[in-house]
Amino acid sequence: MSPEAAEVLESAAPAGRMSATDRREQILVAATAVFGAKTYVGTTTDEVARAAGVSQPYVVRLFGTKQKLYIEVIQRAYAHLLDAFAAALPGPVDERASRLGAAYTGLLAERGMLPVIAGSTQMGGETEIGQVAREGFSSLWHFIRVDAGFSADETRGFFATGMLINAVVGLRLTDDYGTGVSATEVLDECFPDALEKVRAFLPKVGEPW
Amino acid sequence: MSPEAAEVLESAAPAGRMSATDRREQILVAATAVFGAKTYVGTTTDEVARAAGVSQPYVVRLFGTKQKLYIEVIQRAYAHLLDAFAAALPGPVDERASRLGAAYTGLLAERGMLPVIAGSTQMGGETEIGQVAREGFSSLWHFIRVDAGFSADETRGFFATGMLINAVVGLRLTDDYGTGVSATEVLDECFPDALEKVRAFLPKVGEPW
DNA sequence: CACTGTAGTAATCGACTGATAACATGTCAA
DNA sequence: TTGACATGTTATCAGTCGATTACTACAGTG
Repeated sequence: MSPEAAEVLESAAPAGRMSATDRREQILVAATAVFGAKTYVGTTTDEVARAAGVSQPYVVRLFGTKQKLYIEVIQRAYAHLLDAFAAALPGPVDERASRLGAAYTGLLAERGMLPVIAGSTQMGGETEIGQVAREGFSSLWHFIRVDAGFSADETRGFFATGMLINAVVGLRLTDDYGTGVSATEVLDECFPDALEKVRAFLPKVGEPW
Repeated sequence: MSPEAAEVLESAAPAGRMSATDRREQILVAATAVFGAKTYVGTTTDEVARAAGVSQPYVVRLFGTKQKLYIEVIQRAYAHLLDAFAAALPGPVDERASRLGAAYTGLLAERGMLPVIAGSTQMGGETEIGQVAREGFSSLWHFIRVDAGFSADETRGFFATGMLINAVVGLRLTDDYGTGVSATEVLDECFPDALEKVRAFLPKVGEPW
């Protein structure tokens, strides 16, 4: 019934020859899942390759280095999030914040996307990767502040909530829902609308993404 | 004047023979700095050993495995933070939130402490480490909610702000202060009181902790 | 002083990982 | 058909890392 944990990361990969452009995108999807599940250093290029259904050297050759692959993964994740925000912008102004929030939790549907973004916020010490992460974060901030028209404090609150969601997801607090008091409260009282979404998409402890 | 970047991680280590208890604590301090700077998987036991001024096998023997060492580092970090919160509790009730917030940013003075806590919130997928991280987070939540008497929503806001600080620190956004619009705003308008502290203690991009 | 436990190191190993080189196969235009 | 380029693999390597083993040195006690 439930798929074997070890096989969750493996995507369908019967595809034969493919255009380099399509293959790149396929690898980026797989890489997002794996990097999100195992962090940057914790991920091997071979795991990404097998998740994408290609050989390890081919992944390296297509992207140059593991670091360059990761940078593309980050940039793609921030770009997707910006797209989701942009799509959630039109509509009643008084519901704008909740629509944008839903756009964020909606990223949970794309495997690895949210943990990749969360992980990127801890890579500021890396010279090249950190630069990309700061640019991504700043682009989000600019969108919420300028395009969405939030005040400085509203923007702060919006991002703060997002970072708390990152922690809740990263900690797998959903596993303690109903048993742990803190977990139940943080999920139940603080994310009533996101709760369903989060619990539905979140993997259990020990399970890969 | 300023110490060489490569030597920042190296602590004074002229000490000769030492009691195992003292040596453990010394290694935990060093390990907190290194784990905080390079993440769990990104850190080698040899780096921890050299930062503590002992040999690599000795670190492994004292703590059993790298994972057990990391678990002790996390537990120690959460315990220290709880202590800091407890110390900040007494005083005027209307300034309680800002005192507790200052207690959090005060952790920046202990090298690696804050990034270790931030990093632990992304380790929920690891069976054993995740358990420890969830327990640590829950203990903090319980303290703020119960001992400090915050409402559910106040607690949520307090933790959300903390997670945003983690991101700001992890991204090294301070490096863009004055040049990047987003960075300047998030620091200047949103953390006016913490700004000094953060900028004073934060390493620059590329520098280890 | 000898004995015993504790603190500590040097040497080394097996497993892993990112990257490279060499080779193979498929596609398509002329 | 054939040449030429793009897609892809197998084999392999050099470096790294956590852990184990075996050994050394010191301190306190009777």
